[in-house]
Amino acid sequence: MGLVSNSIGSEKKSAISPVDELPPYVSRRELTGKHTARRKQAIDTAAAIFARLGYQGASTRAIAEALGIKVASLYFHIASKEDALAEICLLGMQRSLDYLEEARRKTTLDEQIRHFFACQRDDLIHHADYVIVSIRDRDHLSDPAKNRIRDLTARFRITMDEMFVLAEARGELHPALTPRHGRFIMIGTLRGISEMYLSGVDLASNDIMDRWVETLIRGVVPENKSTGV
Amino acid sequence: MGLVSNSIGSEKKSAISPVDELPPYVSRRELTGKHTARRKQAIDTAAAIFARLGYQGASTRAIAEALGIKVASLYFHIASKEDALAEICLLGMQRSLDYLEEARRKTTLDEQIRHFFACQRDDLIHHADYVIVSIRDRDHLSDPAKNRIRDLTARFRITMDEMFVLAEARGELHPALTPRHGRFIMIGTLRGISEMYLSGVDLASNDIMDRWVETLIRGVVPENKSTGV
DNA sequence: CCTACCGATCGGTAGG
DNA sequence: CCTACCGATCGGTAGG
Repeated sequence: MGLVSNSIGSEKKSAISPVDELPPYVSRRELTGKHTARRKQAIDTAAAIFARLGYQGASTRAIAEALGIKVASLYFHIASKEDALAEICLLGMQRSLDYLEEARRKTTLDEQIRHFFACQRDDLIHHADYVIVSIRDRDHLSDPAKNRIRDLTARFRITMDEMFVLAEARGELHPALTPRHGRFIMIGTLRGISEMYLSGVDLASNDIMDRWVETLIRGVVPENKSTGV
Repeated sequence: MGLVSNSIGSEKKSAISPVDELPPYVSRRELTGKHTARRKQAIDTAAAIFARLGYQGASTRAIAEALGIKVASLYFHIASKEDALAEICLLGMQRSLDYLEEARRKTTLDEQIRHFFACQRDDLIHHADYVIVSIRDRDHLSDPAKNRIRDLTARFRITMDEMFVLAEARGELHPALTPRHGRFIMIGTLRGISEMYLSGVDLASNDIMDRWVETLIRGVVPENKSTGV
């Protein structure tokens, strides 16, 4: 589970991109919020450090060092440590919402569940740092950022409820469950899977996640309504 | 979800227990490890603060303040912040292991699963702080403490594998699953449920957890082998 | 992008 | 159980 995937930090002296190397100490901040490539690199690095040490355990010094710069320079790219966290969480949650809206276009509940978790597995593998941080450190967000996150989770909740309501109408939801139960169990399973990945279980090289998802489908979809796999 | 349940901190001046009030500044430490009632109170309070702010976000000052004493005095009862964490995690994990060993004495897999999660739900409700901290802050333990935890999780794993192996022999494990799959899915579901509780879902006053567990059983136990509920 | 610095807070200890 | 204190580190800024 290689953190800080591509070794940043050594390219300080190499002239990979001669542009924006040593920008002649320009006015000052203001443009902090802009999405330059270097800023993206800073956020990526912050995500990697947060994922490994936790938001509170990660120092801005450690992030700067991983980037090969000093703290003061880091603050040219991010407005604050908390600001970096907010961006990481928003990106992580946005992706989950995208996957869900994609999955909803499938025609049966079991296919929808399979598709959603397949996307999430790939996401865990390719953007593990973002997923981990947005789950584990969400509650360290500032209040304004928390509100923006709340918007996303509300949309996520609504989309998933709609999916389960339609499935129920098609007779594809087990009679013991309401759509709300379905949503709780599905989000909870996603959390369980993410936590398992976080604790070091490699989901890429075994079939645990597939079997888990099929087990979930057996519990959620009445037998005669499941299309099998 | 009342943290720091019974208001400590005000009894500093009241002479509830005249013993050990202002112990004539005895030799010094050494007995730090002893299990006095006041020590238990200190660990309980630490668990509450850790649960609310996270291990790294919780200061020893905050713990001391909640106890109504100064930091220096706190260190009379605990050897270090990390030491308090270790004790909290060990107590939390030990209980899970006890529940599992109790559940294993049931005769069918679905009853075993039901019993285990019923115990865990009560545990979440009555010892939420310990459960939360031992899940969320486990990785901040010192190496020696980590090893002691590893012993417990190893025994937990073995016990659960044994339970699933016997269930498989009785034909009570779904043919798509190995005992190892069963263990992963069950521990993962426990984590998902705990995370859900942690994020504010009140498991005591609704049926979400029951329905979730029944959904798990439908996915894990072949239909003709389930005793229903 | 840097040097140099800020006040605040951290975990922990001396010594009584 | 306290007062008084320690060195280290924190997030962040001034100013170029």
